[in-house]
Amino acid sequence: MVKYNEYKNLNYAKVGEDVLEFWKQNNIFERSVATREGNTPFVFYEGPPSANGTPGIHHVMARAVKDIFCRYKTLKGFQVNRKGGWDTHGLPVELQVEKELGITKEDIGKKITVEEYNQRCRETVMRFKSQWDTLTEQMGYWVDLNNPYITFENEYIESCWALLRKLYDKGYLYKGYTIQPFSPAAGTGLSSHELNQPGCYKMVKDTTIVAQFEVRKITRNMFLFEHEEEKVYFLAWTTTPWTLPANTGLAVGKNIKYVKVQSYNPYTFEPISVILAKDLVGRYFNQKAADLALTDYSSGDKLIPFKVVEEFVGSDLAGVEYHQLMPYVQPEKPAFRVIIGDYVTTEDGTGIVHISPTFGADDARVAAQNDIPALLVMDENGKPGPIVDRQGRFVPEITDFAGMYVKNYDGQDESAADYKPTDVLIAIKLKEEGKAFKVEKYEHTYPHCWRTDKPVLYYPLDSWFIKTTAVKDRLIELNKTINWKPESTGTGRFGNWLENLVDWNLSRSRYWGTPLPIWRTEDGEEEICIGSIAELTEEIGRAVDAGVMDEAVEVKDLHRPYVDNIILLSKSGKPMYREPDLIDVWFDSGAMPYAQWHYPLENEEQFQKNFPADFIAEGVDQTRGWFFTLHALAVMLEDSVAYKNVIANGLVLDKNGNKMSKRLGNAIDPFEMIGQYGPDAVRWYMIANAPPWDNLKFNPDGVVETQRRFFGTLQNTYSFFALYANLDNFTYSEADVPMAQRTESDRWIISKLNTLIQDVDANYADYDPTRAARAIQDFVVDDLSNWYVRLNRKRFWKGEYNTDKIAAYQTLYTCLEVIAKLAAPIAPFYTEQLYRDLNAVSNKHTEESVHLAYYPEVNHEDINKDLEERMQLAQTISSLVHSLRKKEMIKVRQPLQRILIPVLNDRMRAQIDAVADLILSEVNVKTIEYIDDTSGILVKKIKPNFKKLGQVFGPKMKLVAAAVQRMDQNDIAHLEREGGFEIMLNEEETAVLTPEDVEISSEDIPGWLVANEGKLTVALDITLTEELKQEGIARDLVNRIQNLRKDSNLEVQDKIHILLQRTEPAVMQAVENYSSYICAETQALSLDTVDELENATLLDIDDYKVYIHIQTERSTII
RNA sequence: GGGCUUGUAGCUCAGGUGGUUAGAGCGCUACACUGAUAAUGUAGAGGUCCGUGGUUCGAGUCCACGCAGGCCCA
Repeated sequence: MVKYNEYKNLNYAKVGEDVLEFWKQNNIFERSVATREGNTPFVFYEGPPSANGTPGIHHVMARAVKDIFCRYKTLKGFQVNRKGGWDTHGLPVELQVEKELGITKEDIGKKITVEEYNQRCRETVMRFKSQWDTLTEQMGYWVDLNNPYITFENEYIESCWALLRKLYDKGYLYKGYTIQPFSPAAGTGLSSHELNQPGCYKMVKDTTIVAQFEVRKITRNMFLFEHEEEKVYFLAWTTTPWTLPANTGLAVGKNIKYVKVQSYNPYTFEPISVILAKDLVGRYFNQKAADLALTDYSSGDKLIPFKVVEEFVGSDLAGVEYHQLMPYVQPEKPAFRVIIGDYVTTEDGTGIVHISPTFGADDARVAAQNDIPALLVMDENGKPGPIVDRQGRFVPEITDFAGMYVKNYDGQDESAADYKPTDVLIAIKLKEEGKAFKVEKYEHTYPHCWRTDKPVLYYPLDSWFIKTTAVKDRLIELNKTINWKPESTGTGRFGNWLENLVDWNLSRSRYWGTPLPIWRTEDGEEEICIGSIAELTEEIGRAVDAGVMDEAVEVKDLHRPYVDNIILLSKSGKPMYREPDLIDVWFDSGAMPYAQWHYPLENEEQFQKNFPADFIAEGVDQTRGWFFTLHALAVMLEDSVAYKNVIANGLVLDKNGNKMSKRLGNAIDPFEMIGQYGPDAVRWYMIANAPPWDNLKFNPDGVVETQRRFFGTLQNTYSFFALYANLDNFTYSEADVPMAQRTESDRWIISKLNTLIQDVDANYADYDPTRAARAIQDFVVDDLSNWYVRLNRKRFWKGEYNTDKIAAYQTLYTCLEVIAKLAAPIAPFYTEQLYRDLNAVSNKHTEESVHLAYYPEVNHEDINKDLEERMQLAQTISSLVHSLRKKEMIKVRQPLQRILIPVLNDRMRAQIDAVADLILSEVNVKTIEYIDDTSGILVKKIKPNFKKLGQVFGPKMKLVAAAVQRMDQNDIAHLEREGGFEIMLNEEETAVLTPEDVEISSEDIPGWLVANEGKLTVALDITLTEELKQEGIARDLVNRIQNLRKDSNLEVQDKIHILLQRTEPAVMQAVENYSSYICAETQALSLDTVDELENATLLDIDDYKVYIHIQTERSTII
């Protein structure tokens, strides 16, 4: 005979391990896909993680979300292929390798060959793969790890090339030159994606300078010298003093008001006139000095007098020329003019902005618009470049500062007493020259390189771009068809980003990544974009034939340095060299819908079947990363979305809402969590606690609570079922007991269950796992365990194995089995065990795993809202009676005669009547009596239905409410009897109310102990008759005997004999009258009373003392 | 500075389209129940629903402006 498994002290981590083993042994994952062969596919894309770091708890969150919907769709019969993937290229790997080898980017190709270096990257990037695989497995994330796509593989790269070629052919690929964030420490430009990395913008304290730009005293500018000044200066503020030698212009706001102020330089004490925004005068001149005369000043005075002498608007100043501030290098064209800049504000600084076109994106733009040149120097090859080299050092032409790092890139000790940043040295020089008006420390956010932690420079770089702006409208249009969870991320964050789209900067000057497949002649006149290995091989053949390449090489690896060694032949017969850049790694991952199948080079059908994705899910930080690159490529290549539904999940923070970091030590180890609480509790907690798109404050205490409250309760319910089902040999072999023959509570829980099936399905379908989890949890804890099982316990352990008992078993079995299926996507391990434990005995399902089974069907005819409503009434009434008992200190064991319930109408009476038995047994009362209108003691209360009346009466609502309050019992009766009642709003107006316009409820019953909630009122009769008292004693006695049984470790089915000493008459009377009841409850074969009892146990029942002795058939105990 | 987002009990969170006693779980306190027992029930304490204005007969809910936190970007 197969039994339901019974567990003592279930270890949830162990459940995880056992179930995992079962899955492996029986290929359940593979079969969950195979058994759906031929069904509608549900396409899921795995956003590839990088395995060069260890996984964290937030990965459990992200992957649980992915897993839930794939499992759910599988339950619904869809075939869900999930190809795993690895993101393997990019800067993080390179920097890690550099660190381990103790080299810098400059050493690559010198101390180590590019070949060796890349080999090292290839090995390093998969270093933590096994940890990732372990986590994936242990947390129950089902994804195909055996055939993943790997972005460094040749075929993958070849696909990327083919895609780039398509873009190239469409004219979307071009070479440009822009000011970009550049990290001298890492030796690379940074993409906007990289600058988006959390933590890049950091508070730093920089030396800032308000510099004085001296106006040229020429005819054109004489309007600025009308107060007989010797020197007039523009004041411009910069937080990057190192850019001052590259200044070629000043920008003012067209409509901003400026003033000329006469004062003194605070460092040299020279008399000067300065121009700055009118609104900002107060920031640079102390108002206390406003009344001082200029002539009162003597050198070194703290309070510097000033005088506003003239006012201009920005457009007046445009075109004014000034002397170069730091004349190390001369520009090619006329420069040093004031221009109009659309981005100038008076928020901070002076309202005049210093422009260095080589070191600022805005600067470059407005300078180009106004024909202001950049300040350039020639490098050793005669190519023009900025005055700071790619290591971040001033070039030799900047004599005073030649070779100095503009920021601390050489690791100087900043805490050293004599440490002076270059910015400070520049400030000192300008002070000495009388060109600094104010020098101060300023704290602001500044972008930092996300790996080296060093400040970024804005720097001119050659770059290849994808012209995403060409398809901007289409990107926006198609984005509107994507179902974003939450919606705001799609419309707001992502939508706004698309509205302000700039071209995608593709270039990276690094080593480990997908090389740009473009070869160019040295003069840049001719170029070719290679789209496949075959094409490259063919071109190599041509090049070898023509003699530009020495010998044909076989194309084995598309990485550097191999592709760099290939020289191709242009149409006109010139050699072409590969453009040295690599492409942005985000292109790699954005290309996964195509490249995972080696499309477009092969597998057309495979690709078409799996594009676009039905569903993807990643962190919200991917909005401008993967979410964007997927979308951009799909729109440009296929004129389609790449995904139809997307969940952008939030961050996992520590319990205090702080970011987790290994450095701070508040990071939570996912392996530890799973090892301690099992994978299900961790998953359930994360999903049920907050919607995935909200940030999750991860508190391990919450996992404990989830385990206890949800899993503990569910397991308790199962244990209860298993215990008795095993005793009764219930195997679900009987035909289903028709609903009509089941009890009210059976039909109620089945009704609730079917409602649950419906609700949970809707929530999953709406990509809202949190609501699904909460609905399941509420059902299990409140409805199933705390109400159904509690109410029906006796049916399981008492009486014959008859239809009623079978109905109870079937009902509870069904609930458990359905819960296993509904919860399976979120808690795949425990539900697997539950399902299998049930099915092992019943064999109701041929599927041996819950994940091979199908989502339960809703039986609409079993849903009965009337029934659900009256059970709610039963619960509320029981709760009210309990609270009344509590108030009167009458324990539940003491039976009471009756409760009184005022009923307002026949329906209410019928509803309560149907559940009367439940209520009576739950609260241990003999009868329910109803009080209705005919009783003459019912007092009613009336309240306006604000929602309904408000719509009708609007502003007169206050009058209506007052009129309703004035209605007395007769008025209410009239309203109910006649179906209408006329109220006076004021002296003129009247209105007619119908019963629907008001809410009538019962009030207190005079002279009774009552409690009420909402419309319900309950009164309790607390009169104790002799008979009730005796029954109370009998129940107490049963209770004490049961405790004795338990204390003696008797089995449930063990029979006993009871001996009582004849003492208290009241007790004896109760024993006599309730002897059969006592025997039945306590499994006693006999109950005898004697005069004297040896070895008796003393029981205290209220004020009575009872001596008792029980013995089993086996032996005498106690 | 901009975009998005959050703010409800000590903690974690619910509170369609505005409707008159703002809820749950945990925690705390007290009591009860007991053949599910390392469970359960009942009650109590605990709220200026972040603030200020506004719209409305009526605002936790809608609007505006702030404040505080978060994310992303300048």
